[in-house]
Amino acid sequence: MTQAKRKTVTRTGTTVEQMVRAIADMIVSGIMVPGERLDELSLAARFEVSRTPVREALRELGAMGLVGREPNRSAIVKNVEEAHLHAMFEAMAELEGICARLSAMRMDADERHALEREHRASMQLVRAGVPEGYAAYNTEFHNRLYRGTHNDHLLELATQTRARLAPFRHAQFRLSGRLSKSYEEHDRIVTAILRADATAAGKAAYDHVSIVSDASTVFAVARG
Amino acid sequence: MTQAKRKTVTRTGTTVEQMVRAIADMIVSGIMVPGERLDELSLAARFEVSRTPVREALRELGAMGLVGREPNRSAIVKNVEEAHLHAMFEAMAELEGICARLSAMRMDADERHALEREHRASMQLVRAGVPEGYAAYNTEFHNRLYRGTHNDHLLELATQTRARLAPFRHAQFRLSGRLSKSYEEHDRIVTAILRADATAAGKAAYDHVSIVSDASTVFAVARG
DNA sequence: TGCCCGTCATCTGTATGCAATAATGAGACT
DNA sequence: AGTCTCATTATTGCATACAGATGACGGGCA
Repeated sequence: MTQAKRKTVTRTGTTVEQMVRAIADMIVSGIMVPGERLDELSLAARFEVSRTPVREALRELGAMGLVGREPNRSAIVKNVEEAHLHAMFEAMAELEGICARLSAMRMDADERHALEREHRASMQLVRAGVPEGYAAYNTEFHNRLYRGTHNDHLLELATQTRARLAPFRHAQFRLSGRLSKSYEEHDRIVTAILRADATAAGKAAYDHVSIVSDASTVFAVARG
Repeated sequence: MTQAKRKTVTRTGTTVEQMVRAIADMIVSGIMVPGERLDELSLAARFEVSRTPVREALRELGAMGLVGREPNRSAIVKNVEEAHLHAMFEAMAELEGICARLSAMRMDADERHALEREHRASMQLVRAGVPEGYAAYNTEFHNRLYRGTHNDHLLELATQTRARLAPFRHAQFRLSGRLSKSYEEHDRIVTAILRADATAAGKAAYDHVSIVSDASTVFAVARG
């Protein structure tokens, strides 16, 4: 049949990549819930493509750890249930601790300056009290820590874990007072990194995530 | 056309996975040199399959960081430097350190007994000097550490990272003396865990992986 | 009534064909 | 002689077709 109606999208050359991002977003944002089956035919219909690119996207998502795959079985959104939730936050805390520790040792002058500058600027967002804006900054802040390790694999592990926890963290900044507390916790991390105090940075980051964990699990169980 | 001669391999259900491993081995062992083009047709002919599974394998290898991919261009072998070998080993060391530390705190009596028993039994394998047998035990030993954390997500991260490093670690037990050295390093880890000395266990595990890293990178770069 | 087995429907795995893009080489023009 | 352009070719991207596997349903038998 004539797929002439292909909306120039094809010409981006990266149909599969777009699907990977789209599906990853759906998983991370909670539109697709853990355990949900990702059958190829439905996805193909949904994206108006054939099963071939869908399969490739699913394989990549599998390699990224976002979906589980077994032979002759549908891909499923990886499980993040309550039992797992605590484990994921603990792992996240460990990872953030490592990243902060390594960042304290390895960030170059530019990275340190950027970290400090952006951190100070975020004070404005706290004052403004706009959770969405701060959430965006917060993501960037943590990415900075991951990149500061100068270790691509740690960056990947941290990003992946963070992505899977995202749905559970979404609402945390709505809790009153969480914004300024978050800023203070960031401040401890930043200060330690600027001092190149690896141990303190690691501990501060670990504690920061642990606190987020507490704030988030409260929210998580409420979703039923 | 009749692909009747498919050598039952097809029936394993994991054709693509086998190809991933095979190609990864070829890259790591130097049969395929960095920068070399991996065109789908040649690979398909080589493995006696069609381009479809080849494409999926290449996509997975791309996600693993072993090959580079750009739209409408052949996949190319990344060099191990780009494949962030060092980064992966460092991350592995950190993960193993965490797992050993948590295991020291959390393993129950049964787990500790099993760990000790199997560790002692492995002495036989060292004496026998059979690398394959020890390699199998070694995998199980590390899995024990991961499970001992009682944290499914850490288990997953560690397993995943370990799987990606597997091709690089293949030859290490062939290095003379590595077997008994490995046993000694394991011994330090086990002893610390049995004493519930979290800090010592974490450090011992970190060092253990670092040593493997050195042994493996020597092997990897030797191919130049 | 309950269990077992066979048939069928659904879905994944792989092959093949067609369209589109990038690489290559020949020819013409400066 | 060098370079730019265009045509040809090699190769990727996607769609479709077919084969094999898995799970569900229903009928037969104890």
